[in-house]
Amino acid sequence: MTVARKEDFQKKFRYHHGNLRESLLAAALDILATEGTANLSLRQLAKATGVSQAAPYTYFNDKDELLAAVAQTGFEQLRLQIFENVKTAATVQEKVERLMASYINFAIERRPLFQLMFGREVADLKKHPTLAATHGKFFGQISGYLKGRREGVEDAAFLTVTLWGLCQGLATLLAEGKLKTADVGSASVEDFVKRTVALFSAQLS
Amino acid sequence: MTVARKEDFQKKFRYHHGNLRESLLAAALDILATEGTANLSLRQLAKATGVSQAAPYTYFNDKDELLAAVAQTGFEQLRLQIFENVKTAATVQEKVERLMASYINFAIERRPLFQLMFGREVADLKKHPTLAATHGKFFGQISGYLKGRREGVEDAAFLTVTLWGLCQGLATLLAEGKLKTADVGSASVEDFVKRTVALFSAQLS
DNA sequence: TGTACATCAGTGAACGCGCGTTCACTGATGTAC
DNA sequence: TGTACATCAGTGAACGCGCGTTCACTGATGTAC
Repeated sequence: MTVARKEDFQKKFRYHHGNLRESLLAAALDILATEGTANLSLRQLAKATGVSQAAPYTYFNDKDELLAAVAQTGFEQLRLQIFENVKTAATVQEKVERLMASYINFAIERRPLFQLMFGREVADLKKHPTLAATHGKFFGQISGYLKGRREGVEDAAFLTVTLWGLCQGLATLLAEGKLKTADVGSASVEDFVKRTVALFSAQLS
Repeated sequence: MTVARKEDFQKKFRYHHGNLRESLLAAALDILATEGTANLSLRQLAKATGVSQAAPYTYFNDKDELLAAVAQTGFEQLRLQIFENVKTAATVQEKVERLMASYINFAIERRPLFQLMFGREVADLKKHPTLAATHGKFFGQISGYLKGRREGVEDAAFLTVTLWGLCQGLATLLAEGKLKTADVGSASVEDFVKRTVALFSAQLS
């Protein structure tokens, strides 16, 4: 067998995948995007990755650990997405607007992943230190953006929590289809968020 | 032992249960309260009700239909609970405070049921007309309470949605343990909500 | 009033399914000499 | 440099489990006569 043919052979039937951990996570995100949480099983994942059903156990001790890694990837992606949107904002108010729009759009566009991240699927955060760390980094960053200018530490924290709650709630309601932006005459999530944040402008500027 | 389960026990040796539909729903609420969504299977339900595993099919065509009935019961209970709390409120602001506190406490105390009601478990609202009707009645009633006094229909609707989003988000974050009232120096959900609603007092009075 | 009978709520065994996980194994790869 | 060998990523068959659902049936009940 020539070198070229050998490479072909190896590519097609290669025994070692070479990048299985990342491929599994990518496949998981893909399944979440196209089929939803109910179909996210280790077996489907292995199948989608073209690998035997026991292979994932090389990288994850159990399913929970894999789900934690998926959630972690989600938090990291959302954090970066928010950062990209927020970094060019000039004012606190604009930061808050862009943050909320990113957060809500993520929930709508990637609903099953969002649910995995914010729901109860992954059992215990303490069992997954790297997830917990990513989680902490994420919430730390959004807290930073959300912080208003009011005097007093407690008030700032309170406003942060209010905005975060609002953000989470609108994301949930819009993602679950309980609410549509058109219901209140908004053309887009961005418009909708701008009007919402305007209610708080006194506290933000 | 809950009332429902005690009744089941007493009727254990009767061939005809007599009240199976209601007992199944009660058992479902009980399982949700004690074990969570993952354990809510038709088989567990039948077992808890002291009946064969095929018996539920006398009253429900499939699992989805049963879950819809459970969700419906949840909406009805929450609606009544809110009504009880709100009916003695004097001002719009007080109404909103009590509504939000009821909603949030329900989410915290009965998290799995809340998730069933607001999540994606029950496939399609259109398939379950009585659930859809109860659902509509529920949201109609809370919209009524939430309506602010601002001029203009659109503004009122917008404020309603904002408060609803806030309510849903705080409920979710508190129920999922992402947030604690003590984090912002509030002793209880009621305190917390009062401070939150105060941010909107200009729009409500 | 007692009896025959229709109705139907509930039984119990069985079905096939997809799941998470295990385990002895095998084939590919890197490295020491 | 070529070769022997240790390492370990991935295999494939099997396990037991709980699930939703089906189906022929049986026992209790109400009612017509």
